[in-house]
Amino acid sequence: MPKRTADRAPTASFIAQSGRRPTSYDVARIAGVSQSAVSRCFAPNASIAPAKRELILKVASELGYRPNALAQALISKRTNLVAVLISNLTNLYYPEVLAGLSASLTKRDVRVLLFSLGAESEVDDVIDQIWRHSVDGVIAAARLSEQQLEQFADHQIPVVMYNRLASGPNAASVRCDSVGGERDLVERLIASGHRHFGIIAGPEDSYVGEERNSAARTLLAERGFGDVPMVRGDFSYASGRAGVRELARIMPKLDAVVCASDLMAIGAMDEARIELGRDVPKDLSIVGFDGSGPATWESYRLTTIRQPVGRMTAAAAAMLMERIEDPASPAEQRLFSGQMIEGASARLGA
Amino acid sequence: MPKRTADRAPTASFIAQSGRRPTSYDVARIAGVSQSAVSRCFAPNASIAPAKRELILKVASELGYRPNALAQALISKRTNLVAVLISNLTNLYYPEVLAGLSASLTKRDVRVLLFSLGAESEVDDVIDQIWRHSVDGVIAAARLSEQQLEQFADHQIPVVMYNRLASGPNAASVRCDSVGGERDLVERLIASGHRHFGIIAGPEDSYVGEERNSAARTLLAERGFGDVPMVRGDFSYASGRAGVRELARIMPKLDAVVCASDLMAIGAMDEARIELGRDVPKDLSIVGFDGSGPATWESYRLTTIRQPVGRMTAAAAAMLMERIEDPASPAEQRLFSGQMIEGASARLGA
DNA sequence: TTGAAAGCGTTACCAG
DNA sequence: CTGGTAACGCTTTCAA
Repeated sequence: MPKRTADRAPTASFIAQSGRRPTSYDVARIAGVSQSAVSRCFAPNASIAPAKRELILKVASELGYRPNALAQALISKRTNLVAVLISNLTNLYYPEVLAGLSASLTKRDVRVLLFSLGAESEVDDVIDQIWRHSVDGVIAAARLSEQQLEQFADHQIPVVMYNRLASGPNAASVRCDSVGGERDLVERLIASGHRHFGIIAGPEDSYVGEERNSAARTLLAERGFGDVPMVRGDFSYASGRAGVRELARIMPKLDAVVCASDLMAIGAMDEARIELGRDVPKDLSIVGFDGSGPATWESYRLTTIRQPVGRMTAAAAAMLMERIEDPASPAEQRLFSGQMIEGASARLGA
Repeated sequence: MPKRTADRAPTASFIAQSGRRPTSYDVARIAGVSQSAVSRCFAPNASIAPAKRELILKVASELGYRPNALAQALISKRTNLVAVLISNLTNLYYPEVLAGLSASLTKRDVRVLLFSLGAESEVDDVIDQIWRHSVDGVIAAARLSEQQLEQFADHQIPVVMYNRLASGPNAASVRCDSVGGERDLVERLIASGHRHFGIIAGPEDSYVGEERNSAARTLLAERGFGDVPMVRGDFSYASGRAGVRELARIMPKLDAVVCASDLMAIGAMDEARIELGRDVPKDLSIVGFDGSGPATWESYRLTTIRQPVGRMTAAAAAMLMERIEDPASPAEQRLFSGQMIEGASARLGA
């Protein structure tokens, strides 16, 4: 409902005169109908005479009337609000996720209540706020404890986990297949003749980090590479740099580095090329994970797994909305395959 | 209010028994007091006997009672909700802004209603939603027309513009000094002997883009560089690449490129080095603007202006809250100086 | 300090 | 199809 100047003036004058925003009673009074009639005009499929409907909408528009979402929510038990929990907004990869979620939810006429979890912010406080605001559902791209998830269940708030698996049977989730992706990557490296692997893992408490890490280690072990050195980073550029430096120090013959994220891989590439004087990929291959924007930049052309973020966020929104409409619907776990980007940061054979 | 298992069980059992969330009446009934008393317990400075207060809080905690924010807002005319409008979340620089705003607002016990403006989304729809949800205020890091701003004024919703100036006298704003920053940058380039400038500007409809662009052109003109070639990009990496290619084509002696954003500068660096075979900064200097994360990566070490995002977002939140508390307070325009990062993408003299 | 009662602006359920 | 009336869960007078 775009407003043109033509129907803005009355709004302004109504507010100027009364000092408050018009209610359905104001509309009803001026249109000479009951308040119920006004309410029905804005309901999806209410029964109302076309002529009356026309009149009411005209008056409403002249007054600049909009139903008050608070009052609607209070009585109808539906806020059309979804809480999005996201840790580490500065992560390079999350902005894309957030934009995707926002777009998908907006399309379904749902608003996003954003909770960006900094290191210091208490998740429990956030849950408290979510509860107070009666959101219809939650999408969590952040670490949630068993107990915290249980609280959502207690409160009957549907939750969809993004890129993490909840242990409970109740939590739905949308994930990118870390295991498959990481295996593709490592398999190619092995097939291309790499023999001296190092791993730059994420922090221990990261779900995706550990998943990718263990997938890589498992496959390497299967292929006879038993004790692959690993250092831990925190998904940051700096930790990627530090990681490869450490790996190179303890492994003189290092020829392949598997990083748990693009950003760490990028850091590793910079450090390897600029500080360690290594040629990437000629004498050192480096692979990442995510397929974030900078991975495609010419200076890096990272060999990585691209997550289908658009489809994943759309799926997360769809799943959540379904569970909101029908709380009895079963919690589904959707797993998307990532796409391998060959890039040029790893020496790959045919 | 972190919840321990000890006080979660009762919550669950209450909900299980009654099937609904506890209200202040439930607490009142069980505690044997009036509903008003319960309400007062959760009000900032209400008068209530300490003993009674103790009792009520105990019962409330056992029931897992939380005041319903919707009902509170409906009556008190305060939602503690702020709408954040942001265009182009994928912008590399906005995530930091969003994280900063979120942190600053959360600290003040205000929640963020996020509106991410994609190309297709209608701003007017967003304004409609904002109005329906009775947010207390708006922070806008997006393009808003005169009329749109007027609507906020009509609705008595305070707005703080982020990095853009509103023409009306009513809109407060927080900005980074593009003019000063850009002048510093260009001044240094001139002083260091650059003579053949090119500009990669932002899109015409970008406020900051035009500000930076005209600042650069003005200073260059003042210094006798009359007709500096300019190409327009869209702040993307790809457009930075295309931009420098075009500039190099029309200016064989090009020795300095002024870009309206870091991302375009990074694209320009990659193109110049990799495709055009230029040595940056030895035979071509490239400068950006923003001071976003990737600008500091070793492969780029961009010469740029770093915006004090943390202070800016804190200021935006503070200004908005002040205008919410006291609608009569004057609209302030705060201008922050950026900090020049010398980097290594430009050949700078002492 | 306390409790009763009147809203806040809607939707939902009634008779008519 | 229509209008009256009862919620929704809270804050806020106002008397006691």
